[in-house]
Amino acid sequence: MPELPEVETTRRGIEPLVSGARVERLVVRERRLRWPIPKEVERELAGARMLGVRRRAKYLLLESERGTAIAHLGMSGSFSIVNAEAAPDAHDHYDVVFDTGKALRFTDPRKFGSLLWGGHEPLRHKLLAAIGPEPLSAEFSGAWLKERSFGRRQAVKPFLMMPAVVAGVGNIYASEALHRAGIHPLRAAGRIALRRYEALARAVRDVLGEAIEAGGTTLRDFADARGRPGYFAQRLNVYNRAGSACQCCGSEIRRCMIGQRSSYYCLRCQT
DNA sequence: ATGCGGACCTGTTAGC
DNA sequence: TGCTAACAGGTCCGCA
Repeated sequence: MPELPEVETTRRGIEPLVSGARVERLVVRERRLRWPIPKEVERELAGARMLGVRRRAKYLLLESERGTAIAHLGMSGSFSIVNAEAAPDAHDHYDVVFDTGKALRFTDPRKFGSLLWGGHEPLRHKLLAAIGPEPLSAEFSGAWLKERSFGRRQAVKPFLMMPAVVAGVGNIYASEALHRAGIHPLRAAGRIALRRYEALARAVRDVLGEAIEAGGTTLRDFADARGRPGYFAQRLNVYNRAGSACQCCGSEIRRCMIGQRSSYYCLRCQT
């Protein structure tokens, strides 16, 4: 479900609730997410004051005075703000209950999400340590992509979706950025000129920035912390649009599978 | 080192 | 209408 813009939208939604609140307790109903939720998270968060919510790649960092909990939404996860006493549904796996009477509730039918303890240096956590630059930071550039792609035969689309290459680019925005940059998703990553990578870096930054402004993309069920959908779906140029006409040239948008992921592109615009 | 497929899990939809 | 298969926004891990 969520890529970087959806995670950022979630972060912005939950930050006002979380920031400055004191945790009463963490209620875990289903410990077995992608990894079992460590007992440490309950122990450390209970009674702690929350400092804020940050984001790194698609991870949400729930910072408390005692350390940071690292949350990931997986494919189908979402956070919502509820009254602490509201009855949970089948897939509501944990609540962070605050002394304000509100709770941060995590819902995730597929259980690919996770909640881990990152201590006082969460960015050193194994899952975060090797992640590449944030796409909206100055560190991320065409030169960086060119450097990382040297000698690679892998198709550029899965290359662009590797966390070590750039943080937070998932299946939707990889297709969208490649279309904007005019690059065919199957082109070998190591055979793309610097100029074209510069266009791609710009496209990634632009499309993610615009999607954040629109509150993310809701294809079926993404909702922010208040239950509102994102409005970027209507501005997607290729994703989920196989068979329709390309907005740029009018030719038919194609779909193919690359590494078991649906990929969308325009034969005419992307080479 | 690179790159691929499998794994995790449930829900929805397309097709017969 | 009902069953089945395919597919879904992620990404880590093990293996070749």
